[in-house]
Amino acid sequence: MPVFVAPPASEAELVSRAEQLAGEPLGVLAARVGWEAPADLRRHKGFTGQLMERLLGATGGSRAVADFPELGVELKTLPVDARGVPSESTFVTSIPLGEIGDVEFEQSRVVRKLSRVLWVPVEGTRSLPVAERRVGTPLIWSPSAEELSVLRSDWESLCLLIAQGQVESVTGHLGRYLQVRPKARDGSARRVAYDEDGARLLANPRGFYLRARFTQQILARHFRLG
DNA sequence: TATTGATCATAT
DNA sequence: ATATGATCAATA
Repeated sequence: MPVFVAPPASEAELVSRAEQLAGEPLGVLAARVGWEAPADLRRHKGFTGQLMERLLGATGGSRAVADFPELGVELKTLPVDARGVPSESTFVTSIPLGEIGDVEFEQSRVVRKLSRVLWVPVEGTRSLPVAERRVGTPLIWSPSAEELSVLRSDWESLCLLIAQGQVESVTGHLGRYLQVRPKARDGSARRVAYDEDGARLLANPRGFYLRARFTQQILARHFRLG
């Protein structure tokens, strides 16, 4: 079994590879690359995503670029319940708190990440042993004009608040599709930001996330599930 | 019980 | 340090 997987030469090849994985349990797939599935994900939260990257030949690594730079495609695994409904939000990108407002939506990290996404649903029920969780049918996706306009308005209003120094008042309650939540090693992590008077302050690092209701809509529109 | 806020591991 | 991969777990 190949431990090294070459990057796919085209988007079609990438999708084809992902389709070949559908139905397989994570334990079987992990063994293909010489890994063992952990008992649970408490200390291995990135396991599924990293396994899929490895299996599909992603090369982006932890750099701030797409997982498949040559194809401009981002890979996102999506934990789903027994009915195929996403059970968690989806992390999109970290937020540069100190230099927000320097960029238009079209050039933003959010657009760069979401312009083309390969969604890979994976069973995520906590009581299911990780090794037994099966991979679902993948979906290659780009946001529709309507979806993009909602994402833009969420992004613009959230960025405006942060740029105005209201970072501490931006909670996970805000945003229809996109939300801002902590994204840090722990509660003591700090990042440079600015208050409403432009004075430097240190804030907990934040990231943009897609609400589960939005990713549910994405999946439902393409596979008419029950 | 759905959601927000907190947290864990690894790469560069 | 800060990006990546996310899910956990306390709260409302």
